[in-house]
Amino acid sequence: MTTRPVPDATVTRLPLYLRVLVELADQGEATVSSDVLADAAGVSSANVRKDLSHLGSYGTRGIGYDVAHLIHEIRRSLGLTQHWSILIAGVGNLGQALARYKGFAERGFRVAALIDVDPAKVGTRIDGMEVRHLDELPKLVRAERVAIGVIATPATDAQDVADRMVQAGLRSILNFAPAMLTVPEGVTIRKVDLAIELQILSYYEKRDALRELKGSVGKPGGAIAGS
Amino acid sequence: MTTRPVPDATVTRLPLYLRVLVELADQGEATVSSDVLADAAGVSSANVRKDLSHLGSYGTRGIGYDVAHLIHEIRRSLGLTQHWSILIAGVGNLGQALARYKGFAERGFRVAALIDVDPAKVGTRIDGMEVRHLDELPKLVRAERVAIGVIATPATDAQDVADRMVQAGLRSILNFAPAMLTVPEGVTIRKVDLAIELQILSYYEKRDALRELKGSVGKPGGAIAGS
DNA sequence: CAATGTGAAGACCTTCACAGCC
DNA sequence: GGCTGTGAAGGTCTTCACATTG
Repeated sequence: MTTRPVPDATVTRLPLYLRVLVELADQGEATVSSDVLADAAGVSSANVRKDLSHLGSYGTRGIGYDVAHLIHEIRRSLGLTQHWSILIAGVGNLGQALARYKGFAERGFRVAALIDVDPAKVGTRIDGMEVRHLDELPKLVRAERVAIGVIATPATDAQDVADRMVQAGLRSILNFAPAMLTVPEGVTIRKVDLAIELQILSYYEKRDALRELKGSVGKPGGAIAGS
Repeated sequence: MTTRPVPDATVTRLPLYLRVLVELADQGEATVSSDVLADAAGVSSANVRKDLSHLGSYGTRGIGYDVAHLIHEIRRSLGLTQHWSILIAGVGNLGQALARYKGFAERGFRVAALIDVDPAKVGTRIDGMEVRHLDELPKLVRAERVAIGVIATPATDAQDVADRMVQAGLRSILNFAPAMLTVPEGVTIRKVDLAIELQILSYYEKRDALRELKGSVGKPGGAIAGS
């Protein structure tokens, strides 16, 4: 049995479905239709069906999808049957907030290590975890079996940290620093840039303000799914 | 002169170009080619040229783009010629980090108000700014001319806060809560879900681990642009 | 009958390739 | 010669619409 490749666009929505499904399961729902799931996730029902069809045929015509089963299949597909350990580099404002964020543990991600270069920070504890020096990164990755690196450093340090992470064997990096990172083939990077999100909103805010002024109608311009 | 509609995909990249261009300007570069800009932003040069062509013809054949002029045009297109005031709802871990984040001010976004419902937090100061009660939201939006609302509350409170923001006249919302929000037509929402980003990485991490195991080559699977 | 699964059509975006211009 | 701007081609994703099935 070969795992068919799941389209990237689908991969970004699976976690969304998963969250909705877990909520439904908590509410005691046994099955769910693509219509209901679509509404709750903010996409079209055809899109839901197409997405889920990439995982296999787990629905029942006339009934819908078995909630528990679908949760299992999505978890499996996303690789969430195992827990992952993450390492956070940079414990400034954002890094500290991430280190304390409870949402990670709830979804199976363990913050296994915190690192920084600032002597004033190294050795302190955040949420019970000691901040270690950047130089210990390789040792920590090995000892804690870290799989994902999170970069929350200033932009100027981001590339160096990324290089060290790759060097230490990490192949998945989540970058919060406002900098473009270069990594070798085979390393996956995702980035979240907070200021860029605001700049994108600025565009639509300005556009809508103009439209209102002119009284023109244009295209809907409704809610835009982020991320 | 009608402002031609800029494709959504282009809008998400303009802030990226802007950041690179500002760096180039700081380094004293007067002009830049689509090739150089593309490399620095991590996209193809054809993509850069197509994107910029949506703003107008600001390049010079044989030379490239004038850095200062392009910065100006992108700022104008994104609505960044004016400064925007934002309001942050929820001053837990993440909200506090956002409140203190210097990157916003650098790009023209002023944190104008902080609100929460927790009596232990209301009245305290974060980075010199007093935390106000949620009930004061409409007053604050008016007084501070807030244009963008940022939701950093627990998921359970997010929809209520969004409703109040819309009620108070906000039409642009950045949502960090892991919840799907419903808003009326004409309100733009972007969302950033930190745990979802990790789950997406998990998929590729698992896929690549499998590939390595099997020794198959498949498709490149290189760096994936986030956001 | 209700709801999935899916070809086909359509929308959107990216890449190609080169004419046009400095 | 170098680099932009852009039609055309190619790819990916979404929506449509309906045959299929429990």
